[in-house]
Amino acid sequence: MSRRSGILEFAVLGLLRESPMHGYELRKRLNTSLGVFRAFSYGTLYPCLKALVANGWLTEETGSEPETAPASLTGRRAKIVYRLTPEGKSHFEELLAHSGPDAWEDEHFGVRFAFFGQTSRDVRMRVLEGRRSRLEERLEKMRTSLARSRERLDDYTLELQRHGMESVEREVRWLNELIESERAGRDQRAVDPAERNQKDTSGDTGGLPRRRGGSRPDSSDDTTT
Amino acid sequence: MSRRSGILEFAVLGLLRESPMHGYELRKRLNTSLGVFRAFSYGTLYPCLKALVANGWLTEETGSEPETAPASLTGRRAKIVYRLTPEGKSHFEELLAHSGPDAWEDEHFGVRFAFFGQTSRDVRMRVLEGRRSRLEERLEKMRTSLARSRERLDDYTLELQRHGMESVEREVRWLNELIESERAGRDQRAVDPAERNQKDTSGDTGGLPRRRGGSRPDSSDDTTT
DNA sequence: TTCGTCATGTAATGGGTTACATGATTAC
DNA sequence: GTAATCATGTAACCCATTACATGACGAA
Repeated sequence: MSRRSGILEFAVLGLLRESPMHGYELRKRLNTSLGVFRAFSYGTLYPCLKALVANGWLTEETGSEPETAPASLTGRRAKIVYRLTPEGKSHFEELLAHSGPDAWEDEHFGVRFAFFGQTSRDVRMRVLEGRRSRLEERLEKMRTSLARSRERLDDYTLELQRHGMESVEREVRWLNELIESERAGRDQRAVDPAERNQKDTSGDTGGLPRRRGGSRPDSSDDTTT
Repeated sequence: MSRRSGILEFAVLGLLRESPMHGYELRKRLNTSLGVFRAFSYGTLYPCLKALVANGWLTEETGSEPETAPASLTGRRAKIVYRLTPEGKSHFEELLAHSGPDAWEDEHFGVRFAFFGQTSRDVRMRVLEGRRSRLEERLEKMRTSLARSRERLDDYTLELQRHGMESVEREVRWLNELIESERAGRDQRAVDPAERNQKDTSGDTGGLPRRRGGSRPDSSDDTTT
């Protein structure tokens, strides 16, 4: 059961592959590490976790001593730590390899990209190129529709259109760079992130431009939610 | 009745203010002129139109001769042309002036911007500045969360983050330009778009950079590498 | 002791899509 | 004459949010 919407499921499995976590933390990770794009609420996340457990892809581990507490007195609402099962792991790997045409859509693409470190180069290439051609289609549509109605539109609408197109063009250029450096880099197979910390960080992860430094990270303050 | 989701309602009223239209055409306009962002389906649009009629903001006009056709024989499924009523018009103007804090959110902002030609400069300023500060907040959050987890993340996630931030920074710069030129331009009151075609097109619409030139990537700035 | 954050959950609701059903008009 | 596109609509479903309910833990 549960055609539980791919994207969240995918992201959860991917994050849990790195290390076990409880729901609350998971959600924060979704909204930061990946979450430039999407902010999921508890009302979405918790039911999804239950479903994944029901599918055998996760196990729940309550942090409290095993059944010592009567659960009725001072019930000690335990942290529930979710851990990926082997089935879950292989299911995630299937999803990773799949790369169907949904994978080039806006939100999907972002999440896919976030887990690129765990994919093989040919999958990365397929996703990047798929995304690029999707954007090029979109660009084409924008261009023609703009050409058809240029006279009819006021300056603001025109400026909006122009800015929109420019953004898409930028993303295409970005993809070009990425594709280029994937092509140049040596093939790098999927890496199990659970073992990543032990290994050296110096290794090439596949051929990223390694530009680093776009905007200053100032290490000072913390966020108020 | 009908807390019919603001954004579509707003866009429909705005488009119909320019000229009466039937649903099908309306939808196309939504997905081109405004629709760089959102693609609404008929399943959304038609019920919405009905609701707007029920509210007295639109009238339906079936194109066929007034009741001459029996409607049973060759029923001639007529085009239904929707026209803004005076009540609808004033309701739209209320919405335009309102500019609550929803107006700076991603999709909302785009639609608001598309109708800037029909607003006064101070409303435009409020929306632009609201949008900008919303983006700056977001940027701040991204920066700190990135700073907190930079070491933990692999190169792809990092690159994704970087690209995301760069996009937001770009939009902020765009807004800065717009705000600047609004400030410089003379005040321009709302223009009834129904009368726009008769008037001269040469007039300043409020102070846009008037850059025009489709999708030229401007040669000046590039990444702040 | 109260406030903020951590932590888990559910029921009601909302906003939208998909798939379907129907038929007219135009272009080839 | 048939395919594509124009044109209008509905019902079933889906995904996710909101608001609510509960409660522990740490710091002021």
